Amino acid sequence: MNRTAQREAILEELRGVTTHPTADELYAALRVRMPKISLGTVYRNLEQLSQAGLVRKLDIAGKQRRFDGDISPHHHLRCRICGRVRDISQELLNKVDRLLREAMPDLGCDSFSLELSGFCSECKPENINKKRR
Amino acid sequence: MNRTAQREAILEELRGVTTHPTADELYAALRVRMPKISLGTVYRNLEQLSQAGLVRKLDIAGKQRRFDGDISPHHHLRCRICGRVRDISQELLNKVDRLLREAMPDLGCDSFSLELSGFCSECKPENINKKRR
DNA sequence: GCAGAAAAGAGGAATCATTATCAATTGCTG
DNA sequence: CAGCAATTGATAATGATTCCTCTTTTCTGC
Repeated sequence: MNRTAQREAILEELRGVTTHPTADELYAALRVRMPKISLGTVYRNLEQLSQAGLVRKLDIAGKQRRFDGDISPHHHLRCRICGRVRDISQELLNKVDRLLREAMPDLGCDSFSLELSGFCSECKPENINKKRR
Repeated sequence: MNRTAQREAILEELRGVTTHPTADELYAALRVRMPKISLGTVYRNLEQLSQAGLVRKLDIAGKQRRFDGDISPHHHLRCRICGRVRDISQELLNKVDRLLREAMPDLGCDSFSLELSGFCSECKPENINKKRR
């Protein structure tokens, strides 16, 4: 895998952010400093970087794929309303993980990951009037 | 909401199956007995039926949306490889649920649902050679 | 530093799932 | 049964992502 300015900018941008951005969010951010970069390049590199294990492609619900520059093992909470994705605490996950592994031994110990979907703080039940899609 | 043959066929088909089908899987199945039904009708009705609470629109990862004729509260395991979705046991979920509610009280008691993503029996690690997307 | 090969880029077309549009048909209410 | 709203089928539009093709850049050994 060659070194290119675009690839480095993408990786740097993704690592500098904790919002689990989509490809087009990254694209928008990158255009500021690199106006000629193309969206295809962003997609292509995110794919390659995730194949190489340098970034994580999140396999969660929502119509746009999201990416994470933090490749340490952790899990995510996705807001059902706005689609934002946040990390969830490792200590909680450890507990859930233990429980799941006990209960579903047939799945193999490291063969599943957990996804939660719920409301984030901005979309709590108070704002239920905004629920119309 | 008027009664139409198409709507009833869709509901009946979805209820008669435990596979959490996608709109086009339903469409294919429905064409057998109703060859003129259109895919748009299937989508439109699934949406209305889910708004009316008669079916469940599953909010899970994967590029195609899936639907469930079983609206009783339960959760799902999606195979990361083949995309098939299976119900997971209520007793396991009760445990996980309790744990999550304790650990994340700020989310509100009934404001989140759980999604697991892992390997189903057909896609277990033995078949790891098929892992290429 | 330079040639040649391999990798990667830009920009646009193609694809796939889903949603929207619209004229024609159907179901419901009186 | 008439009138009107809801629904349908067919097709076009949309949005995210992938593919293509052509040009540019990077790398490697000289």
